[in-house]
Amino acid sequence: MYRIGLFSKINKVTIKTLRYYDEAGLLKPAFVDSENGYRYYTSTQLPLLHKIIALRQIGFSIDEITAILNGRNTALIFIERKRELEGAIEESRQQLAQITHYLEIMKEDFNMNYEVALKELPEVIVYSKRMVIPNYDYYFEVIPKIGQAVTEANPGLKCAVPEYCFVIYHDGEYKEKDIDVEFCEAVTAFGHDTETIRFKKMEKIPTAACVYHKGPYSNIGNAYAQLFKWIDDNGYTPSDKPRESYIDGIWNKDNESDWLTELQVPIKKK
Amino acid sequence: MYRIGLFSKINKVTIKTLRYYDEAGLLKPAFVDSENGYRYYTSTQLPLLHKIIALRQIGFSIDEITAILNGRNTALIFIERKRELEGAIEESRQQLAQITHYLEIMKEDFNMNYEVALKELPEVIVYSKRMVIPNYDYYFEVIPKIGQAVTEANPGLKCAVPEYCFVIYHDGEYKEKDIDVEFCEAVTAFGHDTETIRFKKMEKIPTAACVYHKGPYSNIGNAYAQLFKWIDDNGYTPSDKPRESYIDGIWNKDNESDWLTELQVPIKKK
DNA sequence: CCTTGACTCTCCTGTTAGGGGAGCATTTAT
DNA sequence: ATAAATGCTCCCCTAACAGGAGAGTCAAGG
Repeated sequence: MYRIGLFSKINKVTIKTLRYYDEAGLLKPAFVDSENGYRYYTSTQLPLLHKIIALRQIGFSIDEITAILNGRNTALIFIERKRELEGAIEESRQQLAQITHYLEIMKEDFNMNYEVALKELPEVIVYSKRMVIPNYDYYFEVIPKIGQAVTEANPGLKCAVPEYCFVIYHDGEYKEKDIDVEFCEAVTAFGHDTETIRFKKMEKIPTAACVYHKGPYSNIGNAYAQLFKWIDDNGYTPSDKPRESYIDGIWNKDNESDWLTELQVPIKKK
Repeated sequence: MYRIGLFSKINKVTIKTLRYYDEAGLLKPAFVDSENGYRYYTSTQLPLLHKIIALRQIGFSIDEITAILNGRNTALIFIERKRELEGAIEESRQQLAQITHYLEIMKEDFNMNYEVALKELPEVIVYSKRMVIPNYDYYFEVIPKIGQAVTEANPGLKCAVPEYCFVIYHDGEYKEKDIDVEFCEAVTAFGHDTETIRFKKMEKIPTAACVYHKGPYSNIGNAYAQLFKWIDDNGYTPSDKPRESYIDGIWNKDNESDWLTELQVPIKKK
């Protein structure tokens, strides 16, 4: 019969842990003195404690260990823990890739301008107009007209909340003129198509790498560059055309430096 | 100005999280209505929230993110997180190796008899006697005599608490007769050597793979076999002679099946 | 026999990053 | 005007213990 302090020393477990295991019903003392409440353990409990420690080292939870000790679906629990571990390793590896990426970036440029976050882009109904525009400036002249035309053809049409207004670049490469873009605005329901404006459903995109770009559009290329570098550094590859979502711009902010745009690139693992 | 619900939808964060970040001082709303307590956020806070999300995806804690956002030793935090991740991956990999090992064992023999736990064996003072014995039975005849001899030469000598009494097998291989063993008993302080019994300090062993063996010594070979298989399966290799620590035996338990022995094999990574 | 120090007990609080829900106030839509 | 949606604060919950307070218990020394 060992008292708790000695028993804890034998297997290098803290007294707190033993009391916790008692309370959790995982390892009850062989005998408890009803006078003073002292816990007494026997040497025959050493292998049991040892087994618990071994299972804890593999990362099982107390509940799982309880089940295993009772011999209930041990194999299942092991297999699930295996999957869990494989997932955890994968996640850690991805985080490691990101850290490495940022450390590399920080070497050149100490302030980190662009932080990439992964998001899911939900399925959404949009009206869209695809066109080839001569240059970027032309772009914001034409957008209000689209909105006007579509509300004329569909009185009572409502934009989605939160607002989601974006363009898709259909050119595979960067161009400065004659750009093939598709303007999209998310709405709550289908409406009537016009000659050039079409309603359609955009499929959900499971994973997109996103950054925010603050300021005028002139140096948005840098944001794209960093985003694509991130995608490559982290073992992904673009799976669809990038989207550029407009949050703040000339329509609501006078100061160019307040403009806000989100770049969204659908990705999949390489 | 977005209210909390809308702001939460834009970046796929829960309202609870936003309120928590407010309380934690990580992301205070741009404006709080003092009448009703409503939180209002602006679009200029979107990049900040985005940044927080990105950092959370890398696994930083709230405190770390606060420090990073304030620009305090960002690089250090990143480097530390990197080390942390490398450690976590290593740990997961070891756990995975153990799981795989046990799943393999379980295929053959459903009940897992031996669970291996890693322990540190602390530095300890022992008196020891090395000898070649003809067979195992002889062994427990000779041990009491050793104890007798040493207490005669050292009255007042105290055994360590918890008791630690073990033998070291000096033969590199398994033998049934003429075994070269060293008997050791941990004590609290150095004493006087006798002709055949010597006091010495055993160095600390950083990592030992340990199993408990319950029952008579006749089938202890199986425990050794499984232990050495575990060591190999998990990418370790023995770094010193194995120890066999006696907890319960003929001296205190009549029933052979109550005997308890711990096998300790010092190991290092392969 | 008394004291002292080592042990042990229970009970409470704290840890992370929020989740769940109650009860109430406010805003928005019909 | 009323109902639904949204917002607020406050409280309790998580896993596996750690730390500490305050009180009782035990063995050894004087």
